[in-house]
This record gives sequence, structure tokens and C-alpha cells, in this order.
Amino acid sequence: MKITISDIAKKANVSTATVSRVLNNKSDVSDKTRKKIKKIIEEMDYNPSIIARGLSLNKTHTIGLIIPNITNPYFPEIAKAIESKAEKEGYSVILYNTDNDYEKEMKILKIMQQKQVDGLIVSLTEKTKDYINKLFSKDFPIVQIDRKVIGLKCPSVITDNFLSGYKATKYLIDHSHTKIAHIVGLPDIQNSIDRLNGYKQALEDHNIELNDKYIVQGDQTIESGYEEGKKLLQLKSTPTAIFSANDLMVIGVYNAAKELSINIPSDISIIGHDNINISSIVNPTITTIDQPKYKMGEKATELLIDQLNGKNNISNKVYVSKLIERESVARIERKIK
Amino acid sequence: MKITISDIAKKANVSTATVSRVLNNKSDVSDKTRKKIKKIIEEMDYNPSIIARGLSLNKTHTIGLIIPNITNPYFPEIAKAIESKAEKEGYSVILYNTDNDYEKEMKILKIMQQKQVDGLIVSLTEKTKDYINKLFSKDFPIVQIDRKVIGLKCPSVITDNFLSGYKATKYLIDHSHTKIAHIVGLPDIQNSIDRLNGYKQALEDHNIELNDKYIVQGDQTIESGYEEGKKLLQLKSTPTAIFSANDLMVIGVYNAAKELSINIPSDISIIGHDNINISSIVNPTITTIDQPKYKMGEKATELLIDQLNGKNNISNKVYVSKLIERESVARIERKIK
DNA sequence: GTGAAAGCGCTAACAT
DNA sequence: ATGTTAGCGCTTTCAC
Repeated sequence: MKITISDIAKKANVSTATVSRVLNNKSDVSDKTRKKIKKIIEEMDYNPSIIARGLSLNKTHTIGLIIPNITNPYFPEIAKAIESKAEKEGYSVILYNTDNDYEKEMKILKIMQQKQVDGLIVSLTEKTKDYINKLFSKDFPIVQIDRKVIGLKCPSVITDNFLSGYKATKYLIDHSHTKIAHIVGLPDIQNSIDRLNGYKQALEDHNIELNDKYIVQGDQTIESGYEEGKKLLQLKSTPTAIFSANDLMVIGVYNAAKELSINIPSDISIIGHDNINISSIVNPTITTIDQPKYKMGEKATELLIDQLNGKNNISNKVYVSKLIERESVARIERKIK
Repeated sequence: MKITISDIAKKANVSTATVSRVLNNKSDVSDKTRKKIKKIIEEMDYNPSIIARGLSLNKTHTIGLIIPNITNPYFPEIAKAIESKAEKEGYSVILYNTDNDYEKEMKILKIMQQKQVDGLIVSLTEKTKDYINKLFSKDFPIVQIDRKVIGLKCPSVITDNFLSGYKATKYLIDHSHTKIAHIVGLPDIQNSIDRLNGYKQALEDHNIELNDKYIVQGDQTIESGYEEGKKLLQLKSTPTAIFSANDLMVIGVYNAAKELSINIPSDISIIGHDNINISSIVNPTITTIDQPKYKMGEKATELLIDQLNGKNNISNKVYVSKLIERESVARIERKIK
């Protein structure tokens, strides 16, 4: 027994058109009937069906958010920001996790179109590039968050990952480290490549030779940090510092170090990336590169809504990350032999 | 230039009715035309509009998830489980955060109705009880997750919080503690009350007298854990163990202890509740009561979908929590005077 | 086995 | 200022 616009119209002795007018705050309705209708709406606790309106207007006021995994501590803050901003602007958000799985990504992308979401905020793998480009060029509003896929034409909101990698490495160098390892992030992701390049550039700029053994491939999980950290810590020529592509892997390194009775930061320093909630909680707290996650979420939503409103000078947004000094990095002590 | 069912119909020289039939796998279509139509659908990359279908069927295949805050580490896993299960069953989920704010809760509830979600999974404050009951009695499918509001008629998925409180406290008692404090969770929430009562019961069953000074009121944040922990640690007669209503507050107590140079667990033991991701990461790792969050999310979705499918023997689900032994609790050493 | 047509709840010309 | 009507894209009864 859902109550509809014509119920209201009948009760008020007007046409549905008039009711629709007051619903949408159109000007050309007499104050008197407007009041009458509003009162009736109130009384009957009438909620117009957004779905019917959507069919008529071809606009649903919902946006889709597609991320790898809400369970990764990096994403909740972004999701919160997006939901919050969207809500303020009158939009709802539908959430989907991809687990970075291509099949899932494609499936979700299809569903999102069927659902008639007005636009999409996405963090996807490279593989979907062509499909996304196709969608985007068909005027389907999309913005990328966190990841910037090279060749993808829709605007993106990211931080300058090259700079982050550079900063992190330089910070280690500034603390007298020269034997600096890097645990690389998810392969095939531009972020990882950029951070790696920043790392390389910093070394080069300070005349530190690149050591292939010091570059290991992680996958951004705690487990992978543990595995790769262990390798690094067991090298014949141990590094004195590590730059990890994210904080989660730092935790893994912590575990490896604990197991090997290696102390952080006195035996080995480590700097992370992302500044997730955990980073300030563990012991030692993690020195890391902060990404303004909340701001990024808000900005992405803003850019998307701009697109929805037909603005066409939409540009990318690149945030500059900030280094957060905490406890996991120490100035190197020259050992007295 | 969205392509619609009539585009397909035209191209196939059939009526939209027939196309609709194959779309929905109805039986009465000749194999030949079925194949022809399927082929055309494929070729044109046609995606039927769920929204139009929704209007016609009065079913949107989306469910609303209303939680306090996705940023609270307790929720992402639940959200993930719900999204995942829902997706398998052909549903999407719209996410909203309430921040436990009543105004927001009501606003979101209204939006959800307008959006024509098929049903709701909610974790709300007591204040919305009457409204939710009204909705539910109007046949709007709802299930509560994590919280069980007394007097709320819709089914809920929770863990037995009384038992959890009892178990946690008993575990401390079993480790020879008698001076046991409790940091209570969010006031006015049944979960908090139940855990508190479990705590009290355990003390009583072991002939330990209740000490009012040992019961302090938290609000489930790290900060509150810090504040209340500090109070507890500075009591003249310090407790030797604390049962904290959640793990986040344990972190706060850790911080307070660090500041006061008190060692955990040798100086004071602490047991938490929830087993969030952080609990196994911090040092010392947190002994805690695990809630099967993923299972709870799946179950809630299941119960909701059962309702959507018209089953009416829907019952509550109460999980029994499990104690996870880790490092934050030590057997008390009788001090040699 | 297939088509015609009404209807889901709303908006937006177009009339008046 | 208000009503009439067509239409958004789909499903479904009722004919044939």
C-alpha cells in the first residue's frame, strides 16, 4: 500500500502535475495550493519514489563506488568521505569490492550501468582500461581515485607518488642511511612504479648506487611484508633502512624483525606509505607518508558531481603527500668496530 | 543514446514482450527466436535498465546498509561480507554512515524508502526504535546487525554479549585476578549493558565483590580508552586487570600505560572485545573476544533475503563468541613482600 | 509462441 | 496558476 503522487493529488483535488510542481519547488503554484499540498504530504508521510523520478528524468542520484576491498584500512576513510560528501549533495553511494579481480570488475561495471548510477568513482586494475575509456567517451561520468591508469582518460584524484617515493627515500638518506631497500607495491600498478622511480631518483641524486638485491616485490599485504622483509633482513649485506610501499607491509616487516630479534629502529629503520589508522598505533609507531585520504574522497566526489552537472573543464587533482615523522626511523649510528 | 528493449525488439522483428520474455528466461519462446534475440542483445551490448524493471516490478534489487561509521575497524569486514553475499544473490548495497546521530539516522531512513531499497540492514541507536518498528510492521524488510534494540521487532544478528562479558571476566579470574576493572562501552546500547552484566555475574559467581570505582564509562574510542584507562591506572588501589568493552579502547589504555610507564601485561592485564584487525598487530597483541564478523554479515544478508522472498519464520541469530588468547593478559604473580 | 496494450510513479511540454 | 497528456523502459495480462 505504498502511497503515490496521485493519492496526494486526489486528496488535494489537484492534478499530479501540480503536486509534482510543489515537490520540485517550482515557482508557478499559488501559495495557497502549495501549502495545502505540503500539508497533505506531511500528513500522509508521503515519500516520492526516486526510482520513478529517475526513470522519467534519466537520473538516479546515486553514484557507484568501486574499490578493491573495504577491508583494506586504506579505503574506509575514502569511502566515508565519499559517502558524506555525496549525501550532502543529494546522492547515495552503492559500494562494490573487486578484490582486484578482473572478472569481478567487469561484472560490477555492467551491473552499475544497469543500475543506472549517474556516475562512478573507481579504483581499478589496468585491465579495465579500454572498457572504462569506452564508457567514459560515451559520456558516462567517471573519476578514478587513488590509482591513475596511464592512458585512461577520465580525471583522477591521486597523490604524487613519485614525489612520495623520493621524499621517503631522501628522509632515510638524510638520516645517514645509504643501504636502503625498497619493498615494491602491487605490480602493474602505476602507483608502485612511481614510488619505485622516486626511490631510484633519490638514490641517484645522492650518488648512492642502486643495489638490485635491495629491491623486492611485495603485494601490499602484511604477509608479503613479512616474506619480503625476512628476505631483506637475512641478506648477507643487510640494508640499514627500508622504504616500504605501504604501511601494511611495514607491519609484516615488524613481524619478521621480531622473529629474528632485530630491533626497529635501532637495528634497522623503516618508512612506510599511506598513514593508515594502524600506523600511529603500533609500536614503534610508523614513520610514513601521509595521503590526505579524506580530502581525496571529497575531491573525487566533487569532480564527479561537476561532471554530472555538465562542467567540462574537469581536471585531475594531484595532492602532495606529507611525511609524518614517528618512531620507526633512526639516524644511523656508525658502529664502532 | 542508451539502447533499450524496443531497440532490440525492432532489430529482431519481434515485440518488446518477447524480448522481455527471453530477458527473464520465460519458457514460452521458441528456441529459434530466443537465440536470435540473445545474439542481438550480445551484439548491441544491451543492458536492461534495472530501474525501469524496478518501477514495473516494485523491486529494485538493492538493499540499504546503515551503520555508525565504516571508519570504525569493526565494520569493514561486516560490510564486505554483506556486499559479497548480496552480490552473489543479485543485490547491490547502498551504504550510509550515521555517526550514531539520530537526525542523520532519520534522514537516511527516509532516503532509503524513497530509493525504494528492497530492505535494510541496520545498526542504529535506540532512538529510532519506534520508527523502525513502524516500518517493519508495514512489511518493510529489516534486519539488525551487531545491535539488538530491546523492543525492536525485526530479527537481529548479534553475538551473545552477556556471555562474552562473562567469559572475558572469567578468563581474568582464571588467571588469578580479583581486582578487575571494566571500561563500559557506549551508554544506552544493549551490547554494553549485556557485557557489563556478564562481567558482574562472573564476579559474583566467583565471590568477588563489586567495586564501583572499577567500573568506568567509555565511548568505544581510543581516546576514551586513554582517558578512562588513565583514571583506572591512577587509582589508589589499582586493579590488576581490565576488561575493556572493545579493542579500540584497549589501544587507549596501552597509550595511557605507556605514558605512566606501566607494563602490559606484567603490571596490569587487559582483555578486549571484538578482535578487530589491529588486535593481532599491536604489541602486546590483544587477548580478546572474537565476534564472527564476516559470518554475521553473511547471515544478516541471508535473513534479509529470506524476508524478501516472503519467508516468515525469520528468527534471530545469536552467535557465541570465542576467546582469543594472545599476549595482553598474564597470570598474576603474587608479589613477595 | 507471439503481440497489443495497460500500467508502474513520476516529470515536462503543451494547453487553457 | 493549473490540468492534460505523453513518455521514461520495462513487465504482464489478455488476446490471437
